[in-house]
Amino acid sequence: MLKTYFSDVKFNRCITSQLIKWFSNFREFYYIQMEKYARQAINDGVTSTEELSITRDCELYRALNMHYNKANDFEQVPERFLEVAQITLREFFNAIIAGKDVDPSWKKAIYKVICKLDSEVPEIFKSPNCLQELLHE
DNA sequence: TCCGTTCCTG
DNA sequence: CAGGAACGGA
Repeated sequence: MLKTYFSDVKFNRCITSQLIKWFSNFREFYYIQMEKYARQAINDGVTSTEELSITRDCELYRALNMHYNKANDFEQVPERFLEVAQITLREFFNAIIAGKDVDPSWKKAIYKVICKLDSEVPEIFKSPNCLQELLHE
C-alpha cells in the first residue's frame, strides 16, 4: 500500500526494503521514547503505573507528535493512539521496575503485547488522494 | 530462504 | 534517518 504513494518509483527488492526500513524506524522511535520516559518516571520517583497517563499535553505526547506530526497535519490524533501509548509506557515501566531489563531480550515480551494492539490503516489513507483529502478537512 | 523488525551505530 | 548485523516467523 505504501508503494501506491510513490507512483513514480519502480520498486525492486532493494528499493522496497528501503521503504520498509524507513517506516520501521518510526516504530523503533516509538519504543525508544517509551523506554526513555519509563525510566525517567522511575527516576522521578513514580512507583505505580496509576501515576502514568498519556495526555495531549504531556511531555511524551509532545515528543511523539513532534516526530510523527511536526506540521500538525493531523489535528485530531486518534484516542486509540493515546490508549496504546499509555499501555506501552506502563508495560515498560513495570518491566523495568521488576528488573526484567537485565535480560538482553526483555523487550520482546512487550513487543509481543503491543503489536497485537496495532490499529488497522484508516480508510482515508487507502485513497491515492488522501493527502489532499486530509488537508481539506 | 525471504522478509519484517529490532539493535547498534553514525 | 540510513546502513548493516542479527533474529525470528512464514
